[in-house]
Amino acid sequence: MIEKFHDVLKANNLKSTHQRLAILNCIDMHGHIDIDAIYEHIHLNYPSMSKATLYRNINDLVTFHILEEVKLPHQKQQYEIKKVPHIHLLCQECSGVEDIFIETKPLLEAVTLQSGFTISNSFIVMNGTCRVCSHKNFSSIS
Amino acid sequence: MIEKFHDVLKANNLKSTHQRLAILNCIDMHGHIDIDAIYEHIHLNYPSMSKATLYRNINDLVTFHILEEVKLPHQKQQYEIKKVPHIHLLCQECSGVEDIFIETKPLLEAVTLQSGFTISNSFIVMNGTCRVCSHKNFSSIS
DNA sequence: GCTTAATAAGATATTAATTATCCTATTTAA
DNA sequence: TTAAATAGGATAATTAATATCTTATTAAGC
Repeated sequence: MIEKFHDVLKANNLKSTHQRLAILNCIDMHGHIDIDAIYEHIHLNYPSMSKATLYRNINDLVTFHILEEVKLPHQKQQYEIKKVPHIHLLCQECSGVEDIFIETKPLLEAVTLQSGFTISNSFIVMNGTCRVCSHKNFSSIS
Repeated sequence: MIEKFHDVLKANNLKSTHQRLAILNCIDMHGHIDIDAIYEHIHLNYPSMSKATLYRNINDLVTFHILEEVKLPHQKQQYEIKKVPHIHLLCQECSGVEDIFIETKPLLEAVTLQSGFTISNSFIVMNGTCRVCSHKNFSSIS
């Protein structure tokens, strides 16, 4: 990939600037990341990048549905590249966030049935302990 | 109910002040509500309440798990009284938020099976159109 | 490749949101 | 009723986010 996001920007009539590509690549690399971390990361290779530019672009990219807000409990808001619907798994031990792609249709249908609500999309976060941390805990006990 | 939250505060070794009771009653009355709305509402009957007190108490009450953050997409963070797990339904037409109490165990089990993640709790939001707004739309078409 | 119009970036000022500080008031247990 | 502990109110300080304005960059047409 030279510039995998160039076409995405063009498709939305947004100019493909170095700053925007840097922002998108950074978020893509990290999966989930908040504003400050994006700024720090980009700043390493791109010290002239202004925070105003970052805020402005993040908001624009969310408006154009290229980015998506990720609001996890007790954490600063993060952003991710918009992709197919998935569930966020948030590990309380290592603070890692995993994505899991799983069938949620039965739940959605049950909700529709019970409430009469027509669902267009859903946002699901589960808190707990990831596989790795579970094993760590287990070994330290036994 | 004279003071349904008095005992909750005492149980957490928090002093039962008028301000705290006002905050909790306000949130309880509204279900979901953000900081500014709480402030405005309480200000009507309690003009001397300081915003610092509000922020401080909201944070304390979250720490003690008496309140819970509600983070909905594209909205300011809200708060609710912590209660049994439920799903939030967010209507895109009228911006209303409904709670629905429904079995999520099958989904949680499937996630555990697929990911090895041990889930302690989950946070689910569904966006769409509520029953009332669906009917409104239908009548205006036909 | 140039030129130009449109858009975006950077710097900075402004505004809004949140937290910290300090002194006074209230709560609660003895 | 009193005293110690805690919380409130006012305000200052900090942090986050947005707006403004000027310069720079992008991209389309020649």
